[in-house]
Amino acid sequence: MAQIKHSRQREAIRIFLMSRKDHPTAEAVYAHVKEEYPNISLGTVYRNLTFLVDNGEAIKVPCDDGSVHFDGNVEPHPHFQCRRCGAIIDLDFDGTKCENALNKAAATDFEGIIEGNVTFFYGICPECRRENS
Amino acid sequence: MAQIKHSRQREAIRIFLMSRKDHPTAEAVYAHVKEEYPNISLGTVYRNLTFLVDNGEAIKVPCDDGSVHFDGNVEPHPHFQCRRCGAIIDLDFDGTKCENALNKAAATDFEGIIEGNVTFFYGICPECRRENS
DNA sequence: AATAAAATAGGAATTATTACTATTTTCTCT
DNA sequence: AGAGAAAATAGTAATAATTCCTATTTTATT
Repeated sequence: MAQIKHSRQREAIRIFLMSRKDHPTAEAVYAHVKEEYPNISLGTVYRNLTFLVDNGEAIKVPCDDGSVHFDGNVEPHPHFQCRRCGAIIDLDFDGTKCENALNKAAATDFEGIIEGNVTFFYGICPECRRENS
Repeated sequence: MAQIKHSRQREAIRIFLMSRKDHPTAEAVYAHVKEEYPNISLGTVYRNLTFLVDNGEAIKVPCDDGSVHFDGNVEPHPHFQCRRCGAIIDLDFDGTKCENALNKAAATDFEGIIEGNVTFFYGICPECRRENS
């Protein structure tokens, strides 16, 4: 059980992630933390993002378009991606009931074990919708 | 409107995809088609997979673990990935009702437009379950 | 303050994918 | 069937995202 030592860089990454609602990519985290720690390396950002995810302090959001975003809000919640601008937005509703029903339905006639599911919504985000009308 | 010309390689890729239920990756498609066309290049495989997807003849399945798989079954259907071996399996049930309910719930208090969602199940596949018991 | 363990910076390496270009194949017209 | 134009290919180079490596620095412990 390797000891975990505090690191300023990791803390900065954690704080940045928690302060954001726009689900930054690794590159975006790097760009921001670089302002405070100009020497930080991309490897450190990736290492710590993985660390945070593994320790339940962040969520990795792999999107349908291939991009990977990170979310400091670890409460289970659905995500939405705008097909036009690519923005990732938290959807603020409780789909637990539906998801349980889905898991149950999926388990019927399936000989494996369904542990859960992730639902990813897509469409047009509020901003793009406004611009387009 | 550029003309589309037949190509043996594309046909081989299409047929291979349709004959499979295991959702091969681009690399796996390449490995297979290479047996028939030893000179085929990976670029051709990627170009044609994209072509098939764009023409509604295949589906791209970007997985939670970062890997990308392809599916010759274009009927909307849910996917399952085994957390142990990574296999992608088609789940053979109709979740339409649940998904409609989810879309509706998601649209509440959301000022954008919900066009749809993809649900991705995970757990332990039948094979790994057997091996492990 | 001294030491050991962990983390970092910086860069090299890897993997998946796309782009480029000369050559080959397909299609159309005769 | 043969010629010519357009599309597709093979092979390779380039790119992007991510991981790996190692010498140095930072953190925690005594």
